[in-house]
Amino acid sequence: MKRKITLKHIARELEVSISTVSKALKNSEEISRDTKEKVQAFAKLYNYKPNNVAISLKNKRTKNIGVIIPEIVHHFFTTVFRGIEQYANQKGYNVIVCVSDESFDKEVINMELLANGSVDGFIMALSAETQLKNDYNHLKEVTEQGIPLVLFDRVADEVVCDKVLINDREIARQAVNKLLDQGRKRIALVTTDNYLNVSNKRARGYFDALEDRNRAIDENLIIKLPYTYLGMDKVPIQAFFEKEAVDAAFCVNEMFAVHCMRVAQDMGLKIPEDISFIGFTDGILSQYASPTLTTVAQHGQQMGEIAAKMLIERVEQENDDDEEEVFQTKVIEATLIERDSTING
Amino acid sequence: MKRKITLKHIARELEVSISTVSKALKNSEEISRDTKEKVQAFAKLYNYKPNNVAISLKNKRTKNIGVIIPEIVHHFFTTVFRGIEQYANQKGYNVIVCVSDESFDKEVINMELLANGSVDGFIMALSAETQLKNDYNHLKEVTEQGIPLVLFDRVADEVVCDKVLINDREIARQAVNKLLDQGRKRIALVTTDNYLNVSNKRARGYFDALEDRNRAIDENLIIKLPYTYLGMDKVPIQAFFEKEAVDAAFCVNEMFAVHCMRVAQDMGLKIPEDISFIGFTDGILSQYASPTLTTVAQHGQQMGEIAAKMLIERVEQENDDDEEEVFQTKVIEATLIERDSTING
DNA sequence: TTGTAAGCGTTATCAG
DNA sequence: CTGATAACGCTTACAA
Repeated sequence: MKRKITLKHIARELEVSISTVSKALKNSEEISRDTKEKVQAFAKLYNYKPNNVAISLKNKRTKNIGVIIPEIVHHFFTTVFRGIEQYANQKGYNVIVCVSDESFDKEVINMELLANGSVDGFIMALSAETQLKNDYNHLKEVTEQGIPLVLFDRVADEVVCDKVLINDREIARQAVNKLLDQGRKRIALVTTDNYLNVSNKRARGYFDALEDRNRAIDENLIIKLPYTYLGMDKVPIQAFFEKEAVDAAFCVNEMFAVHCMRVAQDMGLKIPEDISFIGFTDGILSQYASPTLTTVAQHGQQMGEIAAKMLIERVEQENDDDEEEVFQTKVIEATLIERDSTING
Repeated sequence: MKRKITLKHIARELEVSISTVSKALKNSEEISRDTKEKVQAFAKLYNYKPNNVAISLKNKRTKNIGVIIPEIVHHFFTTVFRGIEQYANQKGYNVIVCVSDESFDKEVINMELLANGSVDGFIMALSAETQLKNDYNHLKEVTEQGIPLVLFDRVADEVVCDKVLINDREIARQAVNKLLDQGRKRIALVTTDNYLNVSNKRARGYFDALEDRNRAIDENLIIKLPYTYLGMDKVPIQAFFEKEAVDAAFCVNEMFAVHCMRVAQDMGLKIPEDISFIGFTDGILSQYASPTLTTVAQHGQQMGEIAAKMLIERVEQENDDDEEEVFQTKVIEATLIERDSTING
């Protein structure tokens, strides 16, 4: 087992000083060709690589970025993660991921852990519980320490930092308008139980679209499903569809949409003729569902890239301390992908 | 902006030595009650937290584990990651994730980067390209340096380290046997283009099952699809189903299975009456497909937990250097989850 | 009870 | 051209 070699070992072996070795490896002009060659040869032979931890300590830069997300077995978040990871890697950064599991406490703990020098900055989407509690002190503490933070998707106005979003409300409005254009009269809103920030925005877009046409909002057309999708009971949805004579449904995520499509099919309804569906999150489900689902693509990867770019720029800009910082909020345009669950045109 | 505070600051402020502060914060018996209280109060007030990097350097332990996986937007891998992350977190470790993107080079680069002191050990699944090249020098270098490594799912016999697997071959055999029990005569094997290690094992299980009954293996019943699922052409599959009069299909992943089911349905075949399907990977697709897909659950989360446990135990065991190490391979029993794409019973 | 000093591995400054 | 020294932040013998 050839243990990791350090500058000290090389210096001892070659009978030169540590600083000479350090400089020689950096090809410094100060060092003679002879010594440099000798040192470099030795270093290569023993596969010397500088210790990242020591360098981090010296530079007060870890080249790590911390990503805290509510859930990892989740198409949208992994997609964003992919964007972050790719961009960060290419810039020489590594990514430490923590999963908050939608829990406020875990979010706080993870954040504090990483804030103690392990990362140069954070990219995160707030947990549901955090949004519910409306408590952002852990974020404030971090930013006050001068650690850059970028929030994406699940953000909070109360937190002063860079943000990356999609135009949830506007795209929802467009989606619902599309349904209205096609002559749908009884458009259901299928949303989550306790309003998440994003579901909320999507719901607003739904209202906007109705208002655009001076349509009254019918509370009976709104159904709230538990956020935990699995083993969802079909009965209440079926009852809802029947009672309200629903002819289209706008769903705040793809699970809900696919599940509802199934219910509709079981009822003997034809999609999209009798009832149309639009979902959110362009994941595999949307692509493989039958019929394929018309859905809103959130461009997660792009979102991740932008978040990483914003963060790394912050991290690398010499933080001239008291200079007043200006934070940005970037809005990415979502795209409606039309498939077979709506009438094309 | 209240910058991060260090022992030195506290010491200066309280006019004691750094070591006194250090000890006081650790509640050392050596220090007087008075001093301890004073120091602890001050530390709490200014929210002192020891710098992880400095501690890592001192202890030669980072409390980070490196996870390298081929792909992150992937149900199985995220599931494993979840297990790793949960176990690791609970043991006070953080997880650095790198995505190899199925590329040998990226795998090597990422590994070398992290091996320079950033992590205490690795958990990984080999990239497709690595398995194809059969080049495992990067892994060997790491283990030779005494850095623990645990491989999961996509492993290689050539690498000497701990491993976590599922019984791919055996469960595949069972699955195919199930189809045979139901009287299926023309069972297709739907597999990947260039054999991945795991696809290979699953294919062997398929062969085993046929041999169990002294059935000849019909090469015409094997179809290889490109590993990149999207936009897959339906025509060749349809032609295959027709020409070979397939009455059941064993697919090495859920995408293939769902896609093939769609093709069969478009052909007017009834599932499971006319043709049955079994897939691998129990993801959302399997659950939401219609009909729901009978599939092999790989218990990714459990796999991740076990991998993390094995790794952390290695990391924490005092590595009495030359003591011969014995490596383990844990095999997790996969489970066949019966749904509507096969006949129940 | 408190403080000094060495060390973890590296880099940068300055002296020789 | 080379080397000693200090520093990054912390811990821990060992001295005082």
